[in-house]
Amino acid sequence: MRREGDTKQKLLSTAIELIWENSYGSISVDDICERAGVNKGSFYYAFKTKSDLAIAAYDEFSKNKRPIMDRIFSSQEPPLVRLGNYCDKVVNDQMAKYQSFGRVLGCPFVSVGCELSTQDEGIRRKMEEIAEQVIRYLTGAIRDAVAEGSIGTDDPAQLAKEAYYFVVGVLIQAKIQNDPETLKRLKPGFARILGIRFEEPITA
Amino acid sequence: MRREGDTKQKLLSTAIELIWENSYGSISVDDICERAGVNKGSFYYAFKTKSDLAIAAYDEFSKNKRPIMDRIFSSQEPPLVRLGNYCDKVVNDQMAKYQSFGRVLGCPFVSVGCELSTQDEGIRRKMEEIAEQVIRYLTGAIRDAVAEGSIGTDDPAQLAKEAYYFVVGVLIQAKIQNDPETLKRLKPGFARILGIRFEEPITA
DNA sequence: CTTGCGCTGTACTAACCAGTCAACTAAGTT
DNA sequence: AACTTAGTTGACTGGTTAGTACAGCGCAAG
Repeated sequence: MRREGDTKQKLLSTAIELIWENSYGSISVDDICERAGVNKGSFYYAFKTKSDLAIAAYDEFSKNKRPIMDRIFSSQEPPLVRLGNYCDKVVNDQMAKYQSFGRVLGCPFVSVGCELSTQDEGIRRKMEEIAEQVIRYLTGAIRDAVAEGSIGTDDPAQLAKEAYYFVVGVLIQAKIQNDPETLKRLKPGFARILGIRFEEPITA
Repeated sequence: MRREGDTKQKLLSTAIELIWENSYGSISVDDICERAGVNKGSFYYAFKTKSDLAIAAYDEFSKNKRPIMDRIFSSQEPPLVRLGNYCDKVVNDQMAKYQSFGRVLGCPFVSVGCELSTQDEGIRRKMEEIAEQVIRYLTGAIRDAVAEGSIGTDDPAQLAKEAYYFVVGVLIQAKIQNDPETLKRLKPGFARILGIRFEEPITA
């Protein structure tokens, strides 16, 4: 016993998994507890409400992604390589989930944000925050690309947002169609929006 | 009495409204019945299940939009005007809902499709079908634009999909941010993807 | 007027929901 | 060994869920 850390951790990762594969509304606290091998009492010892767990889970999930994102968007890489690697990463993550779960699941943040943004202000804010983080990465890369002359725009932040909206749209539509082929159009479309051409893929 | 038509109709429109403003999972059959002023017995006389109602509701909702879409995408309009009017229509619809409901609600089809596509195959298929319809409108307009030389692409269908993904992404992100300003970026971004410039707005 | 039927009203079920609680357990402290 | 306390357990509550059962209503045809 005496391992609150384990319990909390198990609940966080189980929650992400179940909500991603289903939806927030269709997953009960009992479902999460059962899959996590945790008792209900422990759940409510660790988290105040179901919503609190979700917010904590997405917070942790996005924090875990930071090192990977920091590496992809490292200033040591040429900006166009960063942007290309970002696309590859997004697509590869989706393909990995497709292979293990058998369905295209889309972006876990956007899906939940979309489902709950009119109903749970805490979750809405968290998803907004995560989107801003990604847009910040993209803006930096685009700004560097503009500086080296490989992208032409007078508003890198705006262009970053547009590119991000496109990524979101592709992921959602791929989920609705449950079609991994749709994901393949992410990188070319992304390139078109930025007005660039990607060389041969660097990762994968 | 003896007015099944009214009952069904009321349930269909109430379902769209409530699900759009909240989510499928957070709205109960009782909620829909209460708001529609219909008794539960009548509900289950008219529809077999909650899912059946939803599918019928979205089917009807999209059918109601056909005349408007047919007019916007009429061959009598120059293709770039059609595309511009489509953007304006999307944004205006969102703004209208924002003004009446006080929130950006995003695309009703995409939101539900995203929430339920891993759980309810019937609803997933309906949403896929509706997306295909919109993409078909866009493809036609882009094809005509290519013919007159105002858009350059060797794959109009693919370009239409990319433009559609962008629209979806903008609407979802505007919903998550609950920010009508985001909607204003729809038309310029849409234009950038197609590689065109819109003249002064034609409608609105 | 009466029989038949399309539809409605309402009470019901059985499962499930989020959240609570008091008893309990084990590890650390003295 | 006795005490403290962070963490665990699982039964419990009160309310909600989708869906059902069925009696009754009013209209239309006979």
